[in-house]
Amino acid sequence: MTAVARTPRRRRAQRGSGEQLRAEIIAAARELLAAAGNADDVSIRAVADAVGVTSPSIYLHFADKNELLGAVVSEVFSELDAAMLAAGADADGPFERLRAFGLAYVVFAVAHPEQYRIATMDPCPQPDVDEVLASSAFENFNATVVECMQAGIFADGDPLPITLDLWAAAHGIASLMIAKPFLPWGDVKTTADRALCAAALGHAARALVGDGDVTAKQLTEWLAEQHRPSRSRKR
Amino acid sequence: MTAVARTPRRRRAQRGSGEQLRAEIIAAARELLAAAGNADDVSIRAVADAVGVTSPSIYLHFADKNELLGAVVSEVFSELDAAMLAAGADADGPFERLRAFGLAYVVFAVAHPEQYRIATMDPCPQPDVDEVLASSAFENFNATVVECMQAGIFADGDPLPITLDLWAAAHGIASLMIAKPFLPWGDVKTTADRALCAAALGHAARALVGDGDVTAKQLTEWLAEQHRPSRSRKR
DNA sequence: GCGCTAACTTAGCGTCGCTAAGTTAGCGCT
DNA sequence: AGCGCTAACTTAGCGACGCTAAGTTAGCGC
Repeated sequence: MTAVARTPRRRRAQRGSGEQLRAEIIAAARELLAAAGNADDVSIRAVADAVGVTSPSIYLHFADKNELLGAVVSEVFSELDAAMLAAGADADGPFERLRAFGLAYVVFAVAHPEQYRIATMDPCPQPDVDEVLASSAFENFNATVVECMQAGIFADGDPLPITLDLWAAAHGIASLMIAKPFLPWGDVKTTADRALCAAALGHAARALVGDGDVTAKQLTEWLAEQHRPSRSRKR
Repeated sequence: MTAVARTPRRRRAQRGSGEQLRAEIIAAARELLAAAGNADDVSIRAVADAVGVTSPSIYLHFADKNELLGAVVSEVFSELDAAMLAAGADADGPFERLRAFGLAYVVFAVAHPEQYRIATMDPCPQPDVDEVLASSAFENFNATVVECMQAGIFADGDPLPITLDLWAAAHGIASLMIAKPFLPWGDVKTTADRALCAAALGHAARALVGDGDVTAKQLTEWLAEQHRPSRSRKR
């Protein structure tokens, strides 16, 4: 069926350069995964065939299929950091940069749906996938959250909860868009921006409601307060 | 290894009651999935053994493994609606109910991690899973968003984007908590509530910033405005 | 030219999802 | 009473999978 043109049989690598095969395997697996759009449909045998080698040779470089997929996915996601930084480069202030980062994150995820699924939704992803996610998404978000705190946009305190929350907001939108594409999402960027803005604005507004822990009642009362006509709403 | 005590061999069902086996299969699969915590580790053969029947008998009631898993998951998630309604029953107003719904959603998801993974993160879940999600999570959220609009908490308009966003916020937290449990989430309820509040408050605050489409600049300016000391911050 | 070992291959085990082709047993009908 | 019909299964097995043990080949160093 999937009559992938079997590569004619690879020449044995030179004596010192066994690592070369590793790179070829990852490249082939990456292509097959992108084509199949489903990790289960990428078999070790098919990857081996594509490289022009027999399947046990894969195991000279990867402990198991998960490790191979992990390597593929973390290679793909190594580009996420650059994409986020580029998107946030000319942002006007930390709040805007937060939005730009989030937007870039969602756009990247939607552009690599199956890879994103593996990276964030699989039961047993490889540690290096988590590392690459942490060093791109998490660190970029976190640094900017800190800046927002310094700028007084967020209340001072531990940036971690806000960072995790913003990441979760971006992830939630990206993840649902990928898994449930039939829902009426509308334009990806518009929807993502709305959600991310709401999350960020929510944290910012929280700082206005009260210091420290804010109870549910306080939030509701603050909202009611804001809606009294005595207050000037727009400048 | 997984020497599951093979059920001694089920008695053939009575002539008219072939549907009985279907229920037994779902029940067995549900147990095995809960025990394994991983859909791949639940084999059709194991389910058949647990029921006391041979594996082809499964296919008399389910087209394939996906359909069986779909039936299991939608059975589990049929309880989500009740859980959400119960949590929101004695909420003080629509905004509080929104929080209660979201919290119940996240708690339910975290309590059934693998089932939630299948329902929301698998590449090809069954349509009935989506139906049960839509009729519990989506409809409950949406109805309450409409109430919030009527109460003036959210700006009037199409509730759909806000509903989707709140669902995404809840999903993002639940999903990341399940997939990356090693992150410093802290208490599930506290974290979920913070994220959900931020999302809801964000949408509510957006109504304060301006009508209709709000630009990034307006948001930033509004935030700056709010921080001017001339304004009384707390009541 | 010969040993050593890196870089592979051959052969195959056990398991999986799934199917084609049976077999068994109870109800309805004469 | 017995017989056909078909619902409710089973037996046997195909092709593909992940993965492994035990080979084989080829180039570098001496």
